[in-house]
Amino acid sequence: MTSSFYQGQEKYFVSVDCFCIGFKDSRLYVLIAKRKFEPLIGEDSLMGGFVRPDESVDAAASRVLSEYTGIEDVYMEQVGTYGEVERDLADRVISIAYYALIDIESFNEELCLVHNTRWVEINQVGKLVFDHNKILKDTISILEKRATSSPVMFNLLPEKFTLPQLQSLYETIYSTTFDKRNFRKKILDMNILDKKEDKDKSASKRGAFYYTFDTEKYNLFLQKGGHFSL
Amino acid sequence: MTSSFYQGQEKYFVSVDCFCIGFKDSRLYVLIAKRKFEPLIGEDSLMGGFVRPDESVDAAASRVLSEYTGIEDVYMEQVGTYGEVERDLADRVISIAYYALIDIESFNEELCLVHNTRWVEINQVGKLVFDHNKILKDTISILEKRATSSPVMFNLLPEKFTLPQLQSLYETIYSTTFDKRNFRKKILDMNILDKKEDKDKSASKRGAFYYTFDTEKYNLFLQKGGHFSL
DNA sequence: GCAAAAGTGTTAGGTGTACACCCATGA
DNA sequence: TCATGGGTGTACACCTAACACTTTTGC
Repeated sequence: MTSSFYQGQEKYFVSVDCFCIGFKDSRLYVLIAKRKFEPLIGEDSLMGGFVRPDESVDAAASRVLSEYTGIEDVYMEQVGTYGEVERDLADRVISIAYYALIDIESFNEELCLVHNTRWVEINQVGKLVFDHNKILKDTISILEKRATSSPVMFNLLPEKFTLPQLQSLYETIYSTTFDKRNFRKKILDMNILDKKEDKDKSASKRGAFYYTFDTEKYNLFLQKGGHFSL
Repeated sequence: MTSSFYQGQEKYFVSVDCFCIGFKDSRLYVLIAKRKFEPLIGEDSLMGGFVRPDESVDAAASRVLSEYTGIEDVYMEQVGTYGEVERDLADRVISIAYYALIDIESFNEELCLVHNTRWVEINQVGKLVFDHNKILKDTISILEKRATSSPVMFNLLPEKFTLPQLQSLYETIYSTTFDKRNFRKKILDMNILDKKEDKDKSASKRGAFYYTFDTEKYNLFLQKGGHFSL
């Protein structure tokens, strides 16, 4: 029996903790949950759960996200593993943290009631349990780095979005403002977006053209030696 | 007893796997080990070990590195966590991967004999056990990203290094060549190095001035809004 | 004295940045 | 018709990239 090779080694609880990030009204929000079990039941925390024997760690993260939000198939990325001996009050738990980027518009607010979660502006998050505040800090830091060099942030927008929306997103992430013309030139020159024929008229009377992100074009852009940066 | 909260949850073996990277003769090398225990004992693999109850995961990585190389206090960074159900042959093991950057000159080659390790050029590594080849691939990818935006690669050089050495290092990492004058201007303009008065005469008759990386100056540079890039 | 690597400035072209006006539309 | 946000082009400053010769010294 091969499984005896590692006998004598200790085993540990392994959990996943998940940040769900959304963008609305020029603000970044994170979905905060009330802890579902002891210790510290009812306190603010990330969405978390234990890894099950029949699923990979990545799969566990997807499952936990789905359990708390009903959302499937979203962009997720590992932030890191948190393994201090005493990080959990009750017992030693090694936790792998993830963040998920979702289109907040397609998120059903009623699910917040069901799962006891709420959206909190990312810079206004209060005390969370254990080391979750540190995880949040690390996540924001990674997010900012990713934003500069890869188009993952598009996951925060609906599939069809407008350039003013996109600009607003990046202005929020970088806490700055951009010149409209320069921003448009930069993004359009990459030739990774498709312009649609219809407009979004929710924000102005004239309406702004919709665009979609074109993965094929983006791959071409990379092959030609292009580097995404905004 | 608080530790009963999580009863009913599964526990897992948790290991750390560590890449040790060095730079010599214009080449990047990685320290490959012979696996010390079954299954696949004697096969090529990363330096690995199980996390112990009394140490954090990060501490386990440092310990494993030290056990295999005798080196303490080096730069280490988490690559990611590998948690596929069947990734290990014998039993489910969740592994957190790290890379370490060391000054290969200060590494005692005799330790390779003791611990059954050897330096392999990073692009010539053969088949490793389990998913270690994937871990290597991910590590190289992270390394390249880090190199562009932070001065961590200085850890691959001795404390006192020359500009030709530094240039050679970056040329190797990026698989390219730089113009000497442009490279010097760029790095010196950041004002993050200290020029020493003595020279390294091992590579030329004239000798090249030694420099050291100045952490204080680098912090100042960052505070002034500077962004490291080479 | 010569081979071999270290060190040094200038210029042209491209990239990023600043900037102001017209357009389309619903109310 | 007017208020609101969407859309467009140019000029200048800065930065990047290309380029060649002199210096030092051990042999």
